[in-house]
Amino acid sequence: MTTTRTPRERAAFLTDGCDHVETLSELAQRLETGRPLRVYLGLDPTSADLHIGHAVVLRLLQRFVEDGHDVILLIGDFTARIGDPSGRNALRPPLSTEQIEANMQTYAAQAGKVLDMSRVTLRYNSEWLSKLTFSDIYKLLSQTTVAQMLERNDFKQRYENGTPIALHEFVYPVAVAYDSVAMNVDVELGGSDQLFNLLISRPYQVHAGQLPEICITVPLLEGLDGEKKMSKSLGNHIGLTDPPNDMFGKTMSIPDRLIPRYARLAAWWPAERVAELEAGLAAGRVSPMDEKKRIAEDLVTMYHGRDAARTARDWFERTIQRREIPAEMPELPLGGHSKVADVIVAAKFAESKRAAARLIGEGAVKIDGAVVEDPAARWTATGPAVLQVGSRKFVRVIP
RNA sequence: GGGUCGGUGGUCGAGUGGUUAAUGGCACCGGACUGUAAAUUCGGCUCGCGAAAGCGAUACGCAGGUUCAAAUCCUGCCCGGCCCA
Repeated sequence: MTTTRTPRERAAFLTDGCDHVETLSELAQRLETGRPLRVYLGLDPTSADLHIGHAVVLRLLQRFVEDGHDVILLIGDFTARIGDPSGRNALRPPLSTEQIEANMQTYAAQAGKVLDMSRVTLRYNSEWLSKLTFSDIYKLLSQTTVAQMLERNDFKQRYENGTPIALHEFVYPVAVAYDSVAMNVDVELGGSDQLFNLLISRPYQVHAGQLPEICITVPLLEGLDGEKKMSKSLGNHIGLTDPPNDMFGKTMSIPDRLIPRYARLAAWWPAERVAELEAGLAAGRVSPMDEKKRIAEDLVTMYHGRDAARTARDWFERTIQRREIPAEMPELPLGGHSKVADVIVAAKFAESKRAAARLIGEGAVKIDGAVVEDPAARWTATGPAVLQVGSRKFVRVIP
């Protein structure tokens, strides 16, 4: 714990780079008491994989760990079972218990890539939510009005557009608010899209005779498309468990205007360095591609280590930029297939034989560097041969 | 509960009895180009069999029906929006 800084300075340090803090002075006051604060982040186990967008808030949580606070990672197993409002304006189906269990298994491990899990308490909100009686829930619901709910942008838009809003979706923010009450927390973190959900915890805590939590939100990282927020279901994400080459390549694919954003939120460059980068880009002093490579390399280093990052960079430069055939690639036994299209399907480079035949017709398929032209071509190589589909899918086929 | 409109391919959205897997946008895949997996541009985008021309199967909420022929008409059911209660 830092003792040389004033509470105000500590509060500013802890919330550096955050979107919204409700409120900074409360945080400073709370820090002034000298006791470790109880800080939590809620995650819904709705998908099995965390991505680098999640890492932004996990990193903030880690900052609180390092500052000596009681940090809780709350898995929303109960809320996930009920179903919740999703930012995609669609009703998200409730998950089965098995799915949730499976997802939760991988969560802690993946969060551990950013968070020091040995200093984090893992909790599940079924612990208290499943014990509430119907009359408890009635009392909780009476504390919030429909008008307040409709203030939330997502609900407002959906109501105006005539998109259905199920009643249970109104209950979801209340359930999340109750999490804060049940754990009597001092600080709650979330993405900026969660601000509403975080804020309504405060009156609930006051009502329960607690101090209202300080709500801190972090910027949402845009996905690879540069348009929507990063999300696995949109397929525009970089997973924390993605292999090095994928991480590197995906980072290279972001639109140029996202470079500073990724430098800051994905590669965690300090604010000054990002400012410098922005100035350099604007003035045309630095090459966007080189900067992307730096960001990509830093990112891969974070999750796979320096060597893997270097290898990934090398792979990208050879295979993608210079279109060379990579030195290493998976091997696939020919397994009695006689047509090239069948081998493509066996290598999982196409979903069906028709799709494979189309790829050949498009000139996308090469064997040992030579384009295959006939969609019905037979596999004629007698020794190991490199099958390439598109510019980055390779497999060594062993007869 | 009553009225009314609607449920189309990964998604949005045309299409209202007849060469046809179904216009188009987006997404996705591929070619060219490029510092780039960006932008642009061109092409592809249900599955199986066949060397190929082709043949066959499945598809417009679900189940039946009418018809030589239905995503398109009829009946029932399921689901949803809006208005009224």
